[in-house]
Amino acid sequence: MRDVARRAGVSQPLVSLVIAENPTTRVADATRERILQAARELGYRPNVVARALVRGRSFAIGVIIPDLRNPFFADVVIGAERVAADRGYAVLFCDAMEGSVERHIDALRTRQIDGIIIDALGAASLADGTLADLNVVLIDEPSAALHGVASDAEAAGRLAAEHLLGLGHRHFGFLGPASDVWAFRMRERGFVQALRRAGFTLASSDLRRAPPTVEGGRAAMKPLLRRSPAPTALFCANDLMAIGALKACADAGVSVPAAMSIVGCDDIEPARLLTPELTTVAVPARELGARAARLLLQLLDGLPVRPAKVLPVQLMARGTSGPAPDARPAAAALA
Amino acid sequence: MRDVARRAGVSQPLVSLVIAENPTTRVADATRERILQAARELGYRPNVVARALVRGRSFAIGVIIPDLRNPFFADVVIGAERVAADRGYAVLFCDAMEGSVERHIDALRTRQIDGIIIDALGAASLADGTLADLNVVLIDEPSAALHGVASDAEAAGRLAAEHLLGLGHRHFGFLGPASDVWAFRMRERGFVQALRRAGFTLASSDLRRAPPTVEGGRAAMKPLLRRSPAPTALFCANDLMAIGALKACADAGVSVPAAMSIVGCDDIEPARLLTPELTTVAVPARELGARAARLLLQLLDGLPVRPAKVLPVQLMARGTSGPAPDARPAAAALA
DNA sequence: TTGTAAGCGTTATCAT
DNA sequence: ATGATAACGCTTACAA
Repeated sequence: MRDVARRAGVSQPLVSLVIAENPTTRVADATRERILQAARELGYRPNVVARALVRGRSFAIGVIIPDLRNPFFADVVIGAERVAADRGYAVLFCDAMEGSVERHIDALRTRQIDGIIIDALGAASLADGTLADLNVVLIDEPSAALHGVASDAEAAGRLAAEHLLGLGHRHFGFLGPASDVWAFRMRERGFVQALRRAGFTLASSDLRRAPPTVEGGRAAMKPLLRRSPAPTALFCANDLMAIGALKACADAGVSVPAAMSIVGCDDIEPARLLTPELTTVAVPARELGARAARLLLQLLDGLPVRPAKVLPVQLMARGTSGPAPDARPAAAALA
Repeated sequence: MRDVARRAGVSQPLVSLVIAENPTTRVADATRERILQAARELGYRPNVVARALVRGRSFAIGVIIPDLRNPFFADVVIGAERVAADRGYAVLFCDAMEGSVERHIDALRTRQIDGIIIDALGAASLADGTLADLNVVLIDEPSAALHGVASDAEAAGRLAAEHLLGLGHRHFGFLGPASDVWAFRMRERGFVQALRRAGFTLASSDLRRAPPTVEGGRAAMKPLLRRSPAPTALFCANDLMAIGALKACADAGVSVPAAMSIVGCDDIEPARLLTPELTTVAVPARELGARAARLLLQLLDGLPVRPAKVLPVQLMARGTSGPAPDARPAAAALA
């Protein structure tokens, strides 16, 4: 910057004024041109680190997710990154796979990060003060104290239930993780409550806990298939588990959807690649990420933020759900 | 830091010495203890930004990949992030989906990034000087000028060819992108050359170009199915395309592997979720990312780096490949 | 409209 | 072993 100043024959701070495009200060057009010209000639690039030091802001945000291998989170990250990059913010990516959320937050703090997006990590259960003085936007984890964006997780469960009820099913199962992640809990609740309203209850042994992964779903599904009467309709807390359940059915020779209907949640790409294609509830992952980023940047700019609206979810009826095997012929014919 | 110094009754630079754990300087044990104690009491956290400014290093690396939606790249990122986080480095994530590599590199430069990992982006074709004075590690893009780690892409193609030849196939197809990404080109070359050595050539119309995505594979496969004689064996530049090809076969009523054998490349998770499971060549994505990060950090530490060895790939014979339909009965029986 | 001076939180180089 | 002092590249009053 000093070199640019010298070349343009002005003082260094004046260059700063021009480069920073600070709208409040007025610089003579001729001077501005001269400075920009010099900067161009010298190939000058502002040093964001120095800027961060003096402004106390790093123009970087952190994104913490549980597991990038889940395409859902990959989409969240993509959505956030696009928005951030557009606005000149860098995205520090943190995969908390090893349950190292606190450590990651610590590291981000140290880097004077301007804000953090946290998805599906049970932020409520973080050690007290972990998030203190931090600009945080939670995804799918409504909180009284913190900002956030969320999908309509309860509706996801309800839609799944209504879909399966409509197909004539009367014996249901649910697969979900034991975690305290809001979205998972709400999906479960929406499912269970919609069933209850329709007069069905879920025996606790028809509700199985396992990690929200393909392997988890597969393992949890096995005992369910041995129950008698076995459920004929299954809702899973996410698509990965649903895919695992589908695998378990294939292993056990249970045909889907003839003998077992399966509904997932998220609508990740692999859901459409299976045969049959997975019936699921679409959750707008990319949009969640993008909105979270926009909200966070608004916060950083000190702009007033209106509470984000809940993003709708949508049932995608595909190949893994069909009429209940014991449904009246009429119902079967309808489907 | 000043506060810590005051509390410990020492000068501020001395605190710096202790905090930075600089091994070359010796500080009295008592003083050190006093300083660490004061730091703890005050909840002092070093400011990485300030450190970056004065040291000219940001302790952050950039990771640029073409598309996080491809689980292969998600794995690369995970591998790199783990290593980086372990060593106190932050990972600035850049998804170059829109072909904005240069812009991303620019942004990283501005942040005094210490180094960059670039995967599958045809770094060779970047504008001159884009990478100048930058510590770069290329993944799957061997270069005389730059460091890199790579998988044995040519072997991937060869293994696919040998597998299909062994199954008695005699009419082959290939699906790949038109890009100049090294790994894709080498996979193709390995495939074509192995076939040639066995006395088979690939008609140019049996070699189709499309984006390396599921949709790309699906679209490219369609015309191939209409050829007569249609190939009975197909190798795809990556799993996504192979999955698309599989879809196209399903759409067209071509049974896999009875009428068509398909081999992918990468071994991403969805490959094992399909029915039938995808035969593919496993490429160690996570390990590539991890090694790239380790190599980059070595570079940054000024350590001598030995040229990275090429990571082996492995054929995963699964359900989408089988004996050629016109193979001798004996061969069919063997399978 | 422009220049001067101070300072952001560190590290590094010297004396002491 | 410890302490002054000067950077690092930039922003931001305030003075001219």
